[in-house]
This record gives sequence, structure tokens and C-alpha cells, in this order.
Amino acid sequence: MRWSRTFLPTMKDTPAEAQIASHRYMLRAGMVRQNAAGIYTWLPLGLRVLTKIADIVRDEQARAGANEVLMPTIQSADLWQESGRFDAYGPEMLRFEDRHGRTMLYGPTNEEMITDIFRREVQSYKNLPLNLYHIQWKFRDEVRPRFGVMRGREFLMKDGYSFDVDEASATLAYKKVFISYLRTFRRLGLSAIPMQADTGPIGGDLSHEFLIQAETGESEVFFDSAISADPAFTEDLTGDAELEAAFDRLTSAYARTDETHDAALFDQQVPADRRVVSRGVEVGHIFYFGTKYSDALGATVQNAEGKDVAVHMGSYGIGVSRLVGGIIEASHDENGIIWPTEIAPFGVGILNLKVDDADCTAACDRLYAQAQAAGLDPLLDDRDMRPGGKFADMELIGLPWVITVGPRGLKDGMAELKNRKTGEKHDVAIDAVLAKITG
RNA sequence: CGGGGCAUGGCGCAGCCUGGUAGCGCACCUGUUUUGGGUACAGGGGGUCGCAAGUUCGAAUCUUGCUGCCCCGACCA
Repeated sequence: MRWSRTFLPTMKDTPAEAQIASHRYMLRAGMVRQNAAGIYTWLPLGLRVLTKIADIVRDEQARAGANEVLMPTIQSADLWQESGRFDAYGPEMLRFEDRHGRTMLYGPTNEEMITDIFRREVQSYKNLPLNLYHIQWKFRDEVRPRFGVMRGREFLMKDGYSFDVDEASATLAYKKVFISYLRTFRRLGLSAIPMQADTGPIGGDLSHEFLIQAETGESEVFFDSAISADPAFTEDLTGDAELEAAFDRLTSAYARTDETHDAALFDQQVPADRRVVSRGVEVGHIFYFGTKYSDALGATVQNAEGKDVAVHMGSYGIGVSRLVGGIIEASHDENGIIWPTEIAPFGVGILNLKVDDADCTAACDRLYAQAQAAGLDPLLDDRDMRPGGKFADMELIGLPWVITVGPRGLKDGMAELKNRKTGEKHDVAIDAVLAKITG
């Protein structure tokens, strides 16, 4: 896209309300604008990143065999009364009435609804295992929203739900999601450490949170540094046996947040030189909760013996909108964001230093067309501005590569190629510069 | 929800204590200039000071109420 025709409002000053890096940069880079506490409009740059993250999540869900659906944001209170959570959930659930006086709510999660769909459509164990997910906006009326999109009230979440005929197969389903999450986060350019979690208000007895390390994370985390070297983070696993072995390795190593941390156990289990104490942002959370909802809502299937049994369920969340902030927390410097390539809003920035120089602009236009043809999804900064401001904006929005084209270099057929992450700059022949990026 | 703070052009802030109808920087517009890491000069547009009520001859400034936002804590994907 051409910057001059893109709604990409950057700011030099930081709004007073933004306290942490990701929030500051998301506002300054024109990714989001706040509408109310914890509620944001996504502008083109932010929406591109959000969409890319969702697409990767979607791709990995498909790989793991999950089926995508889309449930509503607004739900009737009926199912929640049936499960007992209408009263149990507390004031974070936004409740209201429609014009007929029916009690409605803006969904904070979808266990009841998915269980209702399941019980109406599935009667036989032969249709299991089943994993359904959607990527949808949720609302939780947090007492104190903060940190921009990291702790908003409205947030985009992937929530998936598994259905199995018994505990053994449900546990396997849980482990499969656990492993697929490692791959998902890896593709997002992140190392997310799975940690033993409290099962919280949703209940159950098997639960892990996935946290990425960031100084401004909301939880203190304690883990064995050996865990992040596990091959499961970088290699794809084939077969249930290999998968279960990896699961056992990863979950037996010490990795906990302050919620479940046991200092004595930590010291006893982890050698001193491998003890990592840090802060983390939770970007995923998975639960196995057995028949909690299927019992309450009567979601049963006939098993091989012809007997009705309550279906065993798990639920699996990834905070899609939170990840945008989380990734920035984990990847930025004093000049702005540093996007991992996979989710960068644009693949390469082309910076035209002198828009009113016909040769320079022609060279940029040509490069832009070539980059588009090569699938690099370029952003051409064709604004009539001083170079300094353009460089600063380009650093701020953090594209992985920037090609700078100016009359001075162009005389000799050269452009400058800069890697945002390493800061390395090289003068490259303008005809060869795209090949440097595509490798 | 407990504690604290803030609310003045798009953004960042000063003015408020010691009432006299608003100011600075950046951004924006025009012109000249400059032209490779936020150029310089000149000119210009834009706010009635979160909302409401009160005190006063007069309120951004004092009082009361309300609303919104932020920070710490408790809580949370």
C-alpha cells in the first residue's frame, strides 16, 4: 500500500494514559484508538496484525483437526441459568435486557453454548472425538482494564472445545492441543512456556497456561531453563506416542506462575543455575474439565455398549488481541516495534527520500510493483515529508525490512537495505535488493 | 471494589493557590528556505477550559454534585 493513501496516523508524543511499551507503541503507530476503558477500535495497521495472528491460529487449528464455527457475541441467559453459571459468574459478565425484557448477556466465554450445540446434534460416540472452535469477540467487564489491548474488556479470543467419549481420549485431546499450541506460538515468533495453572472458576483438574516472557507481564513466573530447550518447541511431532512423551517431559519440568508457585519445590527440583525467575504474559490457557458442563446440560452420547454417557470436555483459549500487545512487549526497542516476519503488518517498507525527484519516485514505484509481484506486501512511504520523520515512523511501525531509496544512492544504482531487528544496513544494487529479502 | 490522581485546540503540557472572558511546544494550513536520520524563518486556522448547579459585577481559576480516564491493590484470557 501507499502510505499517502493509507489511514495510518502516527504520533510523535505519547498519550498520557499509555504506561507500557506495547500500549504506547500501538497508539503511536496508529494501530488502535481507545473508545472507552478497555475498548478499542482497530485501525488498518493494527487490524492487519490482528488478522495475521488469527489466520495463523486458524491454520494451526485446522492442522490439529479442529472445526471452525462462529457463535454469537450476544447470548440468552437461559443456558447460563441451566449450567448454574449465571449466578456464579459474577459482575464481569455484562448482562442486559432486550426490548421484551429477556435477560441477555455479552458472552465472556462459550462453554454453555457449544455444549448446547453438541447435545442437539451429536448422539453417538462414533462422531467423536470432536473439536470445535471459533475466533470471536468476548466481553468481560473487568473492574480495572489496563495495559491497552493486553487487558481490555472487549477482546478477540480463539476458544476451542473438545468432546470425547471418556476421560482417556479426552486427556489425549488435551495433550494434542497442548502440543499444537507450541507450534502455533512458534509460528507467531514467540516462545510461550506452558505452566501449571489453577483451574479457576471454570473448574476441572488439568490445566496449563502459556506465558511469554515480558518485563511488564502481569504474573511472576518461575521455571526450569531446560524447558525452553525442549525439542518440542522447534520440531514437529508425529504420532501419539511421541506427542505424549513430549507432553510428559514439558509438564514434569518445573514451570509455574506466582499463583501456584512453591518455592521449596522449585529449589528442590531445579538446579540453581537453571532457575529462571521472570515475568510473563498469559497468551493461552487450556482446561480439561470432564463432565462439568455435559452433566449440567445433559450432553450425552451412546457409547459402544449402547449406554448413554456424559461427554468429556476440555476448553482451549488463545488471546488473539492480547497477543498483539504481548508480542510487542516481547519485541520492541526504544524506537518502536520489531515485528516477527510472520505477523508483520507489511513485509517490507520502501522509503522514498525525495518524492519530488522524478527519478527517485520512478525507481520507488518500480520497486514497489516488483515487491508486490514477489508477494512481499510492501508499504511505500510516498509522503512528502522530511526524511527524518519518515525514518522515525518506519522504525516505529517496525516492518522487518526497510529499503531506502534516495537520489544520492540512486545515481550509482544503489539503495539501502536495513534489517529492523538487527539494525544492519547495507548498500545494495537496487535491482538486487528484493532478492536479498526473499533469499 | 478499597486507596490515590487527572480532565484546558489532534497530542504533550502551563495557567488554577493569590477570580478580570486562554497560553506554550509538537502536529496542521500558506509561503520562502532546506533537502539522506523529526530543517529554519515568516504568516495562519483551530479550544471558552469534561458536564451541571452554586458563589460573584465577573469563574479555566472558588464550592457542591455528576461523568470519564489513569495509577497502586484485590481480581482476571
